[in-house]
Amino acid sequence: MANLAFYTTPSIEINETKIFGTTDTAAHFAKVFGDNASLQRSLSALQRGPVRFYRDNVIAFDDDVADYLLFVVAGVVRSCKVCKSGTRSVVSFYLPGEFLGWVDAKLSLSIEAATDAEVLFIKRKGLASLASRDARVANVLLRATTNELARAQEHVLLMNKSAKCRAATFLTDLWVRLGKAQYLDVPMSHQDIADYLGVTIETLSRSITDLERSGLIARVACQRRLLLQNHFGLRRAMN
Amino acid sequence: MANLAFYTTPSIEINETKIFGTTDTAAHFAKVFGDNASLQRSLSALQRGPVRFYRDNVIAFDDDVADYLLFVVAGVVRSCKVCKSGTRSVVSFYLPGEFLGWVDAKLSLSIEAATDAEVLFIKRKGLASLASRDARVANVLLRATTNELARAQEHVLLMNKSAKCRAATFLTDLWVRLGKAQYLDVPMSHQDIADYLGVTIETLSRSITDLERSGLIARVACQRRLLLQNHFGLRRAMN
DNA sequence: CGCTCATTTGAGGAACTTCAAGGTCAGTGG
DNA sequence: CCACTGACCTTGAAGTTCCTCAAATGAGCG
Repeated sequence: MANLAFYTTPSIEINETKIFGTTDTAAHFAKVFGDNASLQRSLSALQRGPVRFYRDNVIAFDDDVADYLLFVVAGVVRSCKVCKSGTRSVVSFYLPGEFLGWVDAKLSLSIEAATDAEVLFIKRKGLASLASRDARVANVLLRATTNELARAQEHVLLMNKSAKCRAATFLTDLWVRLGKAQYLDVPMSHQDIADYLGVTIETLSRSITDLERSGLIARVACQRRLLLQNHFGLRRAMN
Repeated sequence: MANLAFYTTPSIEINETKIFGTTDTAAHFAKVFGDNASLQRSLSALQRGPVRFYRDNVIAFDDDVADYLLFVVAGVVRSCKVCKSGTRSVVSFYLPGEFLGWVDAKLSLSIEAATDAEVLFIKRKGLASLASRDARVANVLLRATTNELARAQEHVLLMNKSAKCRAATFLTDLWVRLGKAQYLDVPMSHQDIADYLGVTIETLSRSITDLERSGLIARVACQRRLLLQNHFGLRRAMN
């Protein structure tokens, strides 16, 4: 809880959003909850933020989010755990328009900004009571949890595959999740991806090089920009 | 859907439940939803079953459960996926008192009986409308999904550990989930456990032998019965 | 007893990690 | 403009863990 005093400090920072790109909170929110003015008003009464975080800053420990649900407005958020041996695992990435913070403190995951990011804090209790009055809200919340459950289960399945397959799957999924743009601009570091896929950065690098040599992807001038050239081949590599 | 015709065949089988052990549907249900008579009545109007399944029988493909949520009454249920290469992954085990079938058909998991099992089929729509009227029900459902999400995330974390650590964690978690009895009677096959942990049966066997040699666990006369001797040591092995 | 199925054990090979070094790129100061 | 720095990524060679294949052992059952 201690940390939340910091998060809820208000909106001085909100004017500096240029470096983070556009901050269309309302648009993202509408995409999720539908375009209903009174609903939007009820929701905005429950929310704090958006709060900005620089890359690698800790947004919360999941003990902290007992009272708050998080909603990503811009950037990428990761939830991860560093175990005693020092190895880090990234459990999940969250993109704009996604909720996080469902899970109670059991796992003691740390929620961090994987890129510069903007996050909305939503009072959990208020949202729950809103959901009990409005079936649409309840539906959105249930769908958000089951979607995340589906992703977590896919993640489990992915961990039983080879490194090359994991890389191919990750890149393809990310490309889809980011809207199937011409180029895939990977927003997070290779270290983050490696920790998500359960391999070392070296193995990840070798896997990507391997995919490139096979002509499935190509690196483009700009850093961290990829071109997925052979979708059929990629799908085959995903096995 | 085709398969459901079979599942919903009625209650001739219900009398044969002795070989499955006690079938206290109501008790399990009450444990989850609370001890409310009118609620129980509403719920029983929505359910079909309990339906019995023998070990390794397919209960449903997750396309089938679009309309039904499943509730385990007795035995152990597994959800798993066989990929083209022929390797199988067990995504999750479900014990009595647990719901499954939240996730839409995306992953095309197959839901199977890991032991002889009894399963209740609950009309999804009816449950949803019940939830929109009764906040308690909505709460139970949301909690069920977030609990499963937490387990899936722990599963992801587990896959980044060594084989020995995975085995130790699995056995300890199972022991807790089964109520911390004196002995741990492992209900599922080694093959199922191995596929859940993402290792081969050989590696699993070696890991268990290893734990035994270290004095952390002991095999007891009866097959598949274990004694967790050194909980402190186990916790250390879980890392 | 002899069958089947599940588990255990052993030896060799593949995939991934570790450790160490080299390369690339953006920002910084001369 | 150029060299320097630090963060990040790539590449290579040796070492570990786990997998694969094969065979042995053990448990349950007619």
